[in-house]
Amino acid sequence: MNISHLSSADLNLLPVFQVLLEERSVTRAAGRLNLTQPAISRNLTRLRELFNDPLFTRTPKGLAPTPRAEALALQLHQSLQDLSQLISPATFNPATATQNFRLATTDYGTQVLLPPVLKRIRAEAPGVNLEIVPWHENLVQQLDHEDIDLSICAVEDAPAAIHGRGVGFDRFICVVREDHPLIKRGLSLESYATYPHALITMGGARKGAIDYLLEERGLSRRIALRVPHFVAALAMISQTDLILTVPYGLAVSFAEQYKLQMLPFPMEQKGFTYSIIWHERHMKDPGHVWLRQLVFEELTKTLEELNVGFRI
DNA sequence: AGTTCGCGAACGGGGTCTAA
DNA sequence: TTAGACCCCGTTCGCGAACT
Repeated sequence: MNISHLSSADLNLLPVFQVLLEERSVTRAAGRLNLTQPAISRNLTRLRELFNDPLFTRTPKGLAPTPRAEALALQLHQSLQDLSQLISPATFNPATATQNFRLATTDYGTQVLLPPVLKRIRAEAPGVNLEIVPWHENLVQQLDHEDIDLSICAVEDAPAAIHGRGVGFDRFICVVREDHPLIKRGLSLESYATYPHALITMGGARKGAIDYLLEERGLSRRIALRVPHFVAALAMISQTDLILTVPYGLAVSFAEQYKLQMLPFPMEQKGFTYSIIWHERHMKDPGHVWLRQLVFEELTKTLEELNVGFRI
């Protein structure tokens, strides 16, 4: 029999067949299935047509299965279990999962925020594979076309098809090399605008959020260096007199390594929120739900620890 | 060209009644 | 106790029209 010839009605007959095999009585089977005896009788007729076999014969002790029905019994039990498993809600078991996840983030995210995430994934889900891809500014296109599971970034307005959850707060801070002249003189708004800057730019943008803040005050700054990586920018300015404005969490993580001095950002600022962002299509996927929760827990912890010592 | 909506026909699955 | 005849009701299917 080809399964494509089976209708949904035929599939409904299989549990009835199973109960008939167990009860050996149409009346008792009807009772168990909360149906009437004639209804089960008609189901049995259809089963007989379906399998082209009488399946049961009447005896003084009730219905006796035919050899064909006996042969079908074991197979039927297994098939019903498989079908039940097929239509049960999808689950995710980290211990046995072998799923691949793609995360988009910056080099800052990779070096500072992700290590605790990876540690937990290795411990809880050793079969899960993780791929980190560079984050870029066209978030929707990236989540859509590159099949990214999760993006870690700071975005103001996520589009409708994108879901996000805040994981922590940060604010801008300035960093300069450790013997920079501004350390003794102090960093004013005027000197901030006068000195040349380095700018971290992911998508080739000519200006950053800070340039718009300066414009509101009738000021501008000269961008002497554009770099697409956070940590590389820190390394590069450590040999120059450039000012670099970065998230506090990044500065505090690398200031010592690159011999950098932190200076207060010379303008009022609201700060910004880091979020984990994902596409709507992943919303209900149990594996994705597990990953989101794990990343959320680890990131909130890491960002809180980074900000505990906030000073300047 | 694809999608949505409304409508009638066909079908599925339940019931009761009753004969074997 | 089983199974056939008949009936009822809700769902599904197929089709054409309207709309995007």
